Amino acid sequence: MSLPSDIAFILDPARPVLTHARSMQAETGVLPHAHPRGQLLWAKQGVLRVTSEQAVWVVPSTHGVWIPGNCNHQVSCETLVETRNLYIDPTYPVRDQDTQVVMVAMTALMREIVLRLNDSPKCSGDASTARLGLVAIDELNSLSAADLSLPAGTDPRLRRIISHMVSHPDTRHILGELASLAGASVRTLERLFKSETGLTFRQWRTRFKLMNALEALDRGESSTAVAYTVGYKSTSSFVAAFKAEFGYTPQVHARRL
Amino acid sequence: MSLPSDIAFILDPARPVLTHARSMQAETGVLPHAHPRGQLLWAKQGVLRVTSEQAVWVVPSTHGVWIPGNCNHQVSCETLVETRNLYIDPTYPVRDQDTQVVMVAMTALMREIVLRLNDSPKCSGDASTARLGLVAIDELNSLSAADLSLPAGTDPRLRRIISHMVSHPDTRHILGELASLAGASVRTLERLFKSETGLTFRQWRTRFKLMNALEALDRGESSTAVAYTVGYKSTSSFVAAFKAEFGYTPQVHARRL
DNA sequence: CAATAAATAGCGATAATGCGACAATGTCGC
DNA sequence: GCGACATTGTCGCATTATCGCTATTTATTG
Repeated sequence: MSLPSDIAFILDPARPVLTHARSMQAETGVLPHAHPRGQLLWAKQGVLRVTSEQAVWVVPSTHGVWIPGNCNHQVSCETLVETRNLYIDPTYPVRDQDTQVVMVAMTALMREIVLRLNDSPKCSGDASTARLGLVAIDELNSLSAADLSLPAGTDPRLRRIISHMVSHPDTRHILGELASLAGASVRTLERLFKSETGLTFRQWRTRFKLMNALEALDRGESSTAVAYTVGYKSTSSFVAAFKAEFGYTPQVHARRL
Repeated sequence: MSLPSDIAFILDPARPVLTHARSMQAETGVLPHAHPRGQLLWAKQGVLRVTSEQAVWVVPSTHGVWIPGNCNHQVSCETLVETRNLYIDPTYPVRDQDTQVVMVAMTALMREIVLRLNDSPKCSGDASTARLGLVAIDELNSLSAADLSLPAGTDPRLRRIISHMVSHPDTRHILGELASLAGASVRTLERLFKSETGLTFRQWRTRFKLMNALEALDRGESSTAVAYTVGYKSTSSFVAAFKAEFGYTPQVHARRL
């Protein structure tokens, strides 16, 4: 864990939208801190764990996290991660409805905008980059809070289990086996999942798998491949679970991209 | 073929950027016409054939076509096609360097912008759509012309063949021989070339040779030498192919440098 | 157009889970 | 030492997601 040494640049008042890209190793992170600028935190690669005062989320690359200005937050990496951030000047009206940290679903447009802004030379004060920044703010405002978030909890036993699952996404995890790993009984873990994340273990596991599935589908993998890489033993059960959650089948989703 | 019945809406002077989406059957098309607005013609799905007064292009979804205002053009569909167009008010400074129809390489950002603009309700005069329109114009201006593009495709079999051709540029490649290399039938490869690159195998091969030829000519080689180094067995057939593609002979091109 | 592969849907069997009830143990204040 | 309260584990039973399989539909290939 490290304190961010580069908070300073966030304060540049001349530019409404700033970017920051960084590559982070697994298990590393940034200690709790806050800054006046609002921040869109996103990893184009890897899985983040974001902790606010209210909640903790596990965040794959299909999603991002909006951190309003002056909101305390902490970030750590479940895996090797490539972050691409946006920092918005507080004088701009961004997501006024959100007073707290919130997980959002990234759109394809938002992804491309963030990538482009991060690729533009830092000091580029040119007009077209500025216009793109304005659109970034528009899009940021229209991002909807994630309908499929993955709350993480703080209990050490729970964290051990979740980090184990994140690092073995292709396995079929059984609560009984995880219990010995966590040093707690199955019943206690059931209670922990419910109280800390609001979800039962099964719900949590299903969401976890389906979020991984969304990522793989975005990359263009087949339903069969996805089913196995996210830990189902048969394609049909994956398709069934997917449809039960979203209302449409995996390939219908893929075609929408 | 049909005359576009909906040119009228293109004339709306109130909006700098208009959109038009349409689904077209294979073998259908639009008769030659022109309009004051500049147009970015793009198919998110399928292969277009665009004819201007200067040239004809085959356009897969990786590319688009910029049609300056009042330029005569004609469109037909090689396959089932989903077009997503942008029409830009002529008072905006868009690609002033282009006086003629030009094929451009789409960027991921441009794709998403066009899709978003097309999805926005037609009559949405809201500010954020307007800002996105401005960015569309910026991005449009920065798209690079690709008049002799060599789209590569993503299919692994296709890639194997292309990489083989690239590493043996001086050979006369026969599809039948390449087929065994790729592990697919000749018919499948024909389909792959068409669907992934928008070109038939022969078109692709010719372009490939001619691009190599341009490079060699730039180095000052003679027509005879170039003909052999890019895989033609006679100078005359090379000169003929070159003239068919560009409209002038190799040495005329060389003298222009 | 026929053959093949991939995606989806259906279904019975079953192991895994959810959860209420209750007992055991730990924590805290006094 | 004792009561109040929270945490944890054990047991039983109802519920269900997933498996393993087959069938059907859809897309791709020769």
